[in-house]
Amino acid sequence: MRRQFCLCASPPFDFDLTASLFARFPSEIVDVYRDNVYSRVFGLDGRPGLARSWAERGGLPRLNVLVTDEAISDGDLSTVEARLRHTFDLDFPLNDFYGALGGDPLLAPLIARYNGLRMLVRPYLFEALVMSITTQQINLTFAYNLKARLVQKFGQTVEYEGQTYFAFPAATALAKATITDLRQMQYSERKADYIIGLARRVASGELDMEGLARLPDDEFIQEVTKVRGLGRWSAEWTLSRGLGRPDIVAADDIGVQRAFSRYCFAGKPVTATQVRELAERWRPYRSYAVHYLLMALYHRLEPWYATEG
DNA sequence: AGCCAGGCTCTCG
DNA sequence: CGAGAGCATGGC
Repeated sequence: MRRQFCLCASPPFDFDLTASLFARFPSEIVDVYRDNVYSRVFGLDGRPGLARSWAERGGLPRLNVLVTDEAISDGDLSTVEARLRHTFDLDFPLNDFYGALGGDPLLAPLIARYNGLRMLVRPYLFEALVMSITTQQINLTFAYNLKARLVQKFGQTVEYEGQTYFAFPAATALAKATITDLRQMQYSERKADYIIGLARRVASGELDMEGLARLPDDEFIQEVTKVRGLGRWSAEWTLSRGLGRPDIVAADDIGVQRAFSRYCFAGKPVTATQVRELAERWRPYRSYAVHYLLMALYHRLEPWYATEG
């Protein structure tokens, strides 16, 4: 059984530009963006359902969404819709960001070039936390190889048109994993320990993901950094890329530091403190300012201004 | 081969 | 507190 619906976004929204980041790493198998279609397995009352999304040509920004599942209900459709709105940050007032910072000399060229680019937000907090551990202090190509192995072993699957699609593993599934399992996937012993420890606390209910997600930024950081394996970078990265908070700067992030160095400090190395100081002027949209700078870095755009330095 | 990678914990001033 | 050491494990 399959059902289709439309997802309307308030403009501006460039679906393909936004989703193109999913294709950054070839081993990505959870967020599959191919041939202008974004495929993702969501949890529907514990069972997996595949949603395929693509942009409507012309007219208002809207997505066509096809959901395939054995017995899909209206409630399932609402779940998928909410997760997709979250994923593409569709409720963020992008024009407010443009209006407030379109005149900033460092951001203006990016805002002009990347009209309609929204943040990509992971649909589940647990997933975001596991991915933050996975990507700590290793190159991202390797990190996404680790992710693929983890997902293939512990994630649920959906078959569609001869292809297998993978859901990111639930905490209950990872709670049953052993250090040995993850070591075989080439996770380090320490990361295996962190991830399984986190999964067990989430699965047991000791850590409440929904409660955490409702906390204000500063309290979220305070709580998350109490968990072994999750430091300030992980908390901040998760706030922006996992919860879609609009005003976060993960200043310890090496990618953020490279972007700031290249585009804001004439190529000179920068410290986290310098990143935080410069980003002050981009309140209350610092997540978006950083996202646009990272997009420029990803595209290897030439620097346009040598300022602040 | 050797440097580096979207950090974290722990220790010590 | 802030800085520094030690750590782990492949990519390139």
